[in-house]
Amino acid sequence: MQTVLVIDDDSALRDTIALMLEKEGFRPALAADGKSGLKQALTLKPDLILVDLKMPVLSGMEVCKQVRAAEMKTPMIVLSAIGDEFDKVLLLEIGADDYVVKPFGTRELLARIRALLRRSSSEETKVVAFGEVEVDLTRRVVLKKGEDLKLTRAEYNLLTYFLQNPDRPLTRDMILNSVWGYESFPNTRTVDAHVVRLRQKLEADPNAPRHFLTVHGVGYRFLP
Amino acid sequence: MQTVLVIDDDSALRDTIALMLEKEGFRPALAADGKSGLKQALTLKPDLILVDLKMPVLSGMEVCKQVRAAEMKTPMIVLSAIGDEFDKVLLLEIGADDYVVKPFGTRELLARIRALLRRSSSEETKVVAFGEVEVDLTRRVVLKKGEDLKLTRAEYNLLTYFLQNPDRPLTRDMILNSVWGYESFPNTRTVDAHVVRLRQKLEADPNAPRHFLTVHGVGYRFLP
DNA sequence: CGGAATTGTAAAATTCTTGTAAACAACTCT
DNA sequence: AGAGTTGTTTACAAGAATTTTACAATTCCG
Repeated sequence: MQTVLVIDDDSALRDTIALMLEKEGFRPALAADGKSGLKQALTLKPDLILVDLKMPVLSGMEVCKQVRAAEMKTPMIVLSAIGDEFDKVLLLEIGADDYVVKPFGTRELLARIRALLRRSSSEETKVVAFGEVEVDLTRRVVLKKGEDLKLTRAEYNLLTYFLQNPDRPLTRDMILNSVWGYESFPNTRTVDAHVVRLRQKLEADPNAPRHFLTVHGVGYRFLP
Repeated sequence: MQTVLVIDDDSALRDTIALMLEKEGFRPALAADGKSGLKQALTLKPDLILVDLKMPVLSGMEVCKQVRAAEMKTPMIVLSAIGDEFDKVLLLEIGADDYVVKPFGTRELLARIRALLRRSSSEETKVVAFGEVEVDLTRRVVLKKGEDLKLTRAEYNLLTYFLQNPDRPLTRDMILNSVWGYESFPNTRTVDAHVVRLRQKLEADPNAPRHFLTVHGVGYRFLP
């Protein structure tokens, strides 16, 4: 579950937002002023920060600045009242990612939150490569020589397990437990069958595997 | 030209506003009570709605609520008389975007209208397209080959979820949680049923889907 | 080298998953 | 209340994936 830190001195608004967040599956964290908000931002490491622009002690602007000064990349949305004068450009320059003008609909705020979370999370696309194969873990796509390769669920799961445990011998039982789980008890030969198919699909020469090696009497070993 | 729907039981005020709107280059649409106003809001799909708070039959509050319940994001400004008691937070919570207290100058109202239109158009007018389909997120309108397509609420919600998460496998559980929310627990097969309908309505060839793909053993993937 | 154990592999057998229509339930609007 | 929508569940056929099986090929080690 993702944590959203709400920093606002208006307790009514704070609670409204918190309620909405909870209802939508987020974990809200609340702070009534900039100072404590900043402290929570640094210790709690929330997934997103909502911060009011006008606050006593430490303004939203200051909070943004300091969060960024701490090398945190947490996405931040600034809330500003309709009368507030504020410079969008400056706001974004110091590190805010978006701003919403009060009064706003909760629906809009939520949309912004979701959009921002998606934007900042999708930036970390993990792509692992070995031989002539590329594996995109976020998109669950496997490419061989740039060509889209179709893997079944079991094949894909087995592949990711190998990727996570490179260069070490893995017994069939270990593989079964990790990939198939403790609930199902297939024959250990099942593993072999799937390894064969992975080799056929991913190896340049399936008859002389260079990545999915067998360790005779033990199991298999993956070599990137 | 942008259409502004004015819902107010005071005919004098209605006409004044209509006149002003016309002069300023908007197309006014008028409704004398909440019920007919709501109907017009849903059928006419105006660019902005001005709605009086106190009205016979259906209050402005109710109108706001129902417009939002229909998943329309049309910006709404609530007009309230100076004596009216009203809860700002509640108002905004149910979906209003701004409010103006009567008596107000036409100049002020116009400024609010412009500001709101600017805000919601510059940041929310998103038309996403894929294949021969266009989706206008602000108006909640879906076109296929330029023709208006009728999607039910669930269908539309599912579609927007897909649009927001392109090119990545989405499990039925993820879809249920995001589109249906945590409160309802429909069968996961419900997702399939709706995907089928989306394919039937949106795919050029529903039997060979090119956008709503199934990822066997995992779920679905939307490809723009 | 020879034989037992282990592994590779295709194909059969089985189990799962999905598409789809139709029944059913819930909700809206009149 | 009832007609019409919309949403959900169910049932079953079709298809895909997984597991098992059988046998060939390979490896190991005395």
